[in-house]
Amino acid sequence: MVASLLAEREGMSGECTDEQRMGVLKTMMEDCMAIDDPLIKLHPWLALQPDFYNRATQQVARDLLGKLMVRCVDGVVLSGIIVETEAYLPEGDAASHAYRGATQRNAAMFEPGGVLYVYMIYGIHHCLNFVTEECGVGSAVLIRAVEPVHGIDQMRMRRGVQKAEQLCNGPGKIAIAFGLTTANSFATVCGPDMYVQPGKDLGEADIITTPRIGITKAANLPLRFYIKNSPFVSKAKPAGEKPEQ
DNA sequence: CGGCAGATTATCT
DNA sequence: GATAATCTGCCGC
Repeated sequence: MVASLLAEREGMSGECTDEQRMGVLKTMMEDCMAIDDPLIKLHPWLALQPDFYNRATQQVARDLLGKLMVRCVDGVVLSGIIVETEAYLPEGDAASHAYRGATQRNAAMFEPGGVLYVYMIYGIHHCLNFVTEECGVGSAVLIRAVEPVHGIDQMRMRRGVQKAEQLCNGPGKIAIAFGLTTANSFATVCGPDMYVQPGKDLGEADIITTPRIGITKAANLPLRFYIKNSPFVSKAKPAGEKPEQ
């Protein structure tokens, strides 16, 4: 029984050690417990609507923390609590793709709030953004890290790593785990197949603000937000910054 | 654990 | 031709 269950898990067919079996059983139990958590039941009728995204980008980035991001694809539900975001502002933000106006690449950023903007970076990775503010403005929130909740096994297969903390702790990893590419740009985040719903309630004390990561222009603006003490945030941090206290 | 090289392509100079 | 909102593996301590 256990052996056949294990055989269905990737990389666990054939002979494996008792320690490996216990590890897989442990992650399966953790998955079941996570889905039973009343805080993270699926409530698609509570999906955040465009008016949530049609606000100041920093505020949207901050308010997205603790929310549950849900994607339904190929009959599978993938979801996770958003634990780290970055704001890319419409004005005076040289790091934003929209800084020099609309191009073919960044066109989705000028859509109304509540639309997806997915772009390719370094030729190999994709990054997921939610467009913010009014149509034509050109701003978005980058989703940098997620705490996996539903479809964790599916994410393990897509990512090729086992530890839950490493499935979605970075923008490129999220795109792989959730199966998102540039083909998903212009889609809505307010529909049944892709939406964000209420999750954990957070206070100001739960949120850390720092400069953004991986950029060279406007690198000092405090526009990165993450949940304090979350083991699921991307490990990278701006040069010279200490971990949160 | 920290640092660094390499992968690989759309976009703009 | 240079650059980029990144990830992984390999190296040395």
